[in-house]
Amino acid sequence: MTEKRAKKGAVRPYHHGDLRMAVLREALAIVETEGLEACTLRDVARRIGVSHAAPYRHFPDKRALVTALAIDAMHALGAAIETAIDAAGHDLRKQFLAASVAYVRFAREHRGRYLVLYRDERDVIDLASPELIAAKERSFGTLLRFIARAQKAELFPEGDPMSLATPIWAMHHGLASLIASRAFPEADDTTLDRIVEEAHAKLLDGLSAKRKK
Amino acid sequence: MTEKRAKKGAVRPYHHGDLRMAVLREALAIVETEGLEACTLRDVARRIGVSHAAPYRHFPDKRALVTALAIDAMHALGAAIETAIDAAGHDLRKQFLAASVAYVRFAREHRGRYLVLYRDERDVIDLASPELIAAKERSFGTLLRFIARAQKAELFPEGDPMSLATPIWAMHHGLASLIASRAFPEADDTTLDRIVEEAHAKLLDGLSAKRKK
DNA sequence: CCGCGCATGTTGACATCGACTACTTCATAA
DNA sequence: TTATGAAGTAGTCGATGTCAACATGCGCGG
Repeated sequence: MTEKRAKKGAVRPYHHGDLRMAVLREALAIVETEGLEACTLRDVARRIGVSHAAPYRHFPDKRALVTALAIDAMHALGAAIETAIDAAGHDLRKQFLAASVAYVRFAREHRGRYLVLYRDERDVIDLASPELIAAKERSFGTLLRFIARAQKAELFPEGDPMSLATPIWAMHHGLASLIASRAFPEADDTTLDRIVEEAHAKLLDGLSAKRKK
Repeated sequence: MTEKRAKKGAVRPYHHGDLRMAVLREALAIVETEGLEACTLRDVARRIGVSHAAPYRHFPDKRALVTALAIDAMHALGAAIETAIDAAGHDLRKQFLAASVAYVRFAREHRGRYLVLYRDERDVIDLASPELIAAKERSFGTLLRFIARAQKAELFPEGDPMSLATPIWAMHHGLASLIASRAFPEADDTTLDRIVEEAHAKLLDGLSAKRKK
């Protein structure tokens, strides 16, 4: 009867069973609600109900935990975008817009995780982590594949995909970052979606372009 | 004989003279060389040669110091952009490109300060600081004034300036952020300038546009 | 010219954090 | 059955942000 959690007795067993996952889950919750600064190894351990040193059996140091959070966030962001694209039908323009909205919406709805993604001080996150690099490349691959399709369909011009990927990535990260920075404090979700759509149109057609439609 | 620094004796006087400026200067140096995480009140005090509590006479807490750094950084960034515009002659397109390059170059050459600018966790920086808000609005005003001129000259279409300002701001912050994140690790300064110019062209003419020139 | 008030610095303390070490518990495999 | 090592605990260390109590000396009113 050494269950992870005896229903009645609630006697915590000496071993947690899956402390690694518990730490990740709890840390994620803190990051989402109070931000990365408030996410403390000791507090995570406290909330789970283990000793303050227990997490060290699963993460060599705090950077490793933050890195794991970033990897998870990157996967989640990539998945959100792919889901949005898949749900947008066959029209490339609609797919592109859906991806735009999904990207920024992720940053809005998962502010804490998004901010972790772009924390690149070496003291805080292990930028050299192979898993993190792989996660980033995986998401970047989604963008590159879209660009290839758009070039084939003549939505985008031929040429080095990177010279398209860079402004696309920059614009969306910029938008997400501005919104996460509360640069539009008064805006509700609908307004923010409209802002994204406007910016998306400018990106596609250029600042100089006249209104369409 | 209570000079700030007697040349021979080197007996530090009890009062520093301008500790506030010294703290700001030293903190800035640390932020630029080792990043914000490494910037510790105690270390700043140590380097200046005052006690660890002395800075508290000039900054109520660490947030206030970080906020002051952000205000300074915002002014410096705004000044760099205005200087670049002024030096670019009368051609609006050239002015716009010069501002683009100057923005991103600032982020590259003052990585630490730039990252402080966009640190918007409440535990770290006082986003409500009137001076910070004023500094931001001042720089944003530069952008809005440029947009007004560009609209008058029919470089940009008429309409709500914000729907132009948002993508411009987002694109540049995104570019700067990507570069500061070392997303282009191998690139030298010339390459980075070219990346910015390409992205700038895409922003102006649209992703869909064919090559010009 | 003097003395005193108050801004400025100092010392010492406290709570908290990340990290390490030595010890304990217990699941598993020989 | 047992012993081996992974997982968890307790205690400690140095560093940090912050505060309170105390020291210093600049500059102003007399």
